[in-house]
Amino acid sequence: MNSSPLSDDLSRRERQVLEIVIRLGRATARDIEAELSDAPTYSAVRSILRILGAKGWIIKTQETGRDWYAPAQPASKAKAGALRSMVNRLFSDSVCDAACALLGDKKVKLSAEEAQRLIKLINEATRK
Amino acid sequence: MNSSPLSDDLSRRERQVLEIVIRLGRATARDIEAELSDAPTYSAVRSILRILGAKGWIIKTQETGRDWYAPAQPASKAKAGALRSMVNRLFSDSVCDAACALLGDKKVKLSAEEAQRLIKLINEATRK
DNA sequence: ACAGGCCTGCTGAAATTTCAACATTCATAT
DNA sequence: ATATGAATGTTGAAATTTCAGCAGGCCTGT
Repeated sequence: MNSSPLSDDLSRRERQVLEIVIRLGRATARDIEAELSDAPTYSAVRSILRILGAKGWIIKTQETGRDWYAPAQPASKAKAGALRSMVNRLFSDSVCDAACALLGDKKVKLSAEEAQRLIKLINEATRK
Repeated sequence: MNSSPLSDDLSRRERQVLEIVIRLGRATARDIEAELSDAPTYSAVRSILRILGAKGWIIKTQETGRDWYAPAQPASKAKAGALRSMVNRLFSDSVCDAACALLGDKKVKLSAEEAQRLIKLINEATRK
C-alpha cells in the first residue's frame, strides 16, 4: 500500500535526520549535525545518512570532494507525502478534518495573501 | 519548548501504537493488536502500552477488569499537536504552506460542506 | 612540496528497543 | 462452586539502533 516514509520504515534518528534533509532540501552532514538539537557525533550523523541512503530515502552527490545529501523525491513531494501519511494514520485519511485541525488553532494567523491562496485551492478541490 | 510528541520522544513501535490510540480515542490492547498491520504478539503490544503509560502519553483505566487505554490529552488536542509538530519540522512552522500542500493534492476532493467549513476557519484566522 | 585540517569509509561495541514466555488473577458460564 | 478462557504483570533475552573511534584521502594555504 502507501509506504509511510516517516512512519514505519525508519528508526527515530533516521526519521529525525530525514526530516531535516527534507526541510533543507539539500545539506551536508555538517549542516544536519548543526540542525540536530541533541546531536551525537558528526561520525554518528554520517552513519545515519549512510543508512538512509541504503534504504533509498536520500541520494548523495559529490561536489569538490564534499558529500551533499538530498531527498530521493523532490522535497515538495516528500513533504506532501509525509503529511498525507500522517493524515491517513491520525485522521482516518480525512484531509478536511486535518486541515481543520491545522487552521482551527486560535494562535494561527494568516495574511490576506495566504488566505486567498488557500481559498483558491479549496475552490479547485470542491466538486461541482 | 514544544514537546514533539510523535517525533522525538518515542521509538518506532511506540509511535505506531500511540497513533492508533489517538486515532481510536480509546482502545484495549486487543483493539490495537488488530489495528497493527505487522503486529507482534499480544504480549508485546502490551509491553509498548506500558512504556507509553510510563512516559505519560497514555492513561489506563479499568472497566470490569479490562484495561482501556486513551491518550493523556484529549484526542483532538493530541492530533492537532502532532500535526503542528510535523508542520514545524517539515515546513519551518508555516501552517499555510502545509495546508497548501495538503489541499493542493489533485486527488483531494471536498464536498460543499467541507469547503464551507474550511473557508469559515480561514476567514477567522485572517487578520484584518 | 608539504603540513594541517577536514573530509570520507569502515568497523564493532554500547544502549535501546522489541518481543515472547511464564505465572497469576479475574470474569463468566455451566 | 468451579472450570475455562482470557486478561494482567513481570522478566530477560534477541534484535535493532545508535554511536564513537580510527585509518586513509583530498583540499588548501604557506
